[in-house]
Amino acid sequence: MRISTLADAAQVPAKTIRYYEEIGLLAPSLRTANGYRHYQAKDIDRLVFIRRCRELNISIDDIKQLLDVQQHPKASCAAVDNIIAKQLARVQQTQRELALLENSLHQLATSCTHQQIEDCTILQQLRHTPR
Amino acid sequence: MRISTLADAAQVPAKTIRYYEEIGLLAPSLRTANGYRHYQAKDIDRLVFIRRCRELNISIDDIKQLLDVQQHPKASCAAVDNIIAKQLARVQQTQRELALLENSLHQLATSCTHQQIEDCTILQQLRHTPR
DNA sequence: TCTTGACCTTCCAGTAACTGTAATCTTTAC
DNA sequence: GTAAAGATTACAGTTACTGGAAGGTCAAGA
Repeated sequence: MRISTLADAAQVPAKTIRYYEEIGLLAPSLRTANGYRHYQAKDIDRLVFIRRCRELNISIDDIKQLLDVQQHPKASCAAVDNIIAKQLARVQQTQRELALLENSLHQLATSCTHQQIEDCTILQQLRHTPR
Repeated sequence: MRISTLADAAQVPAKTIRYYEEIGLLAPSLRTANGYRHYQAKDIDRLVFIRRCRELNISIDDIKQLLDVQQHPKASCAAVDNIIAKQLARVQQTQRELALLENSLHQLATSCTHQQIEDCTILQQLRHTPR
């Protein structure tokens, strides 16, 4: 199949597929005589795997590792566990930070009594709130 | 004062100060005869304001607006309210997305029974979980 | 046969907000 | 005198793409 067919099948833009090839996340594809990329069914699987990982915000580098370890079926899956655990920890850390952010923003937003700029409590707090 | 003094006072790296000047968030500073940047006390205030905004994840473009509107003390502060409200909405949206992410990752993480790669339930789910 | 349109190709640039590094001055302290 | 600290600019790198330009290929229709 050609790149647009793969793109539809895996739900990944053709542009992104070329990019994945360029950075080595996908092996260089076969080419037909005219230079067009040519793919097989298994390429869909690999790309769907990648898309699912990206939907979980897993970095390209970590995805490379997840793909690599699958070359060794008898190895321990500790590396996989680690990557997922690391990702989960990152997400949770971000959640904590966002909760603090939300608090601050909410406080700012509700402080406003809709005056003119010189009386704006939002701006005052942005200027003077201690760290 | 020189750039490193300003950097210490405002708690913003000197490198970042130069960057802010380059992108027009800060006006080009005065220069002494040797070409060194030269700052005054009010530059600290402005930079602290910027830092506080960045700590709230407010974009550079929005910060530019927040600085601009302060040139018109008698104007309505609706624009300020809007920027903060928009930012709050963004943070809340991200929080919702992260909550979904966390769910999925947690499910993956706890599914793992620490087998070898070929039996790894994490990899299986990444391959076969429906959208 | 010609052309039109849909694909495909590569390459370069842009996104957000910095940060790192190199090469080169100036100033300051000993 | 010299060495360290601190300043300057310019360019590259970060993350994961995305947009766009210039041009080649191919099948269908007039």
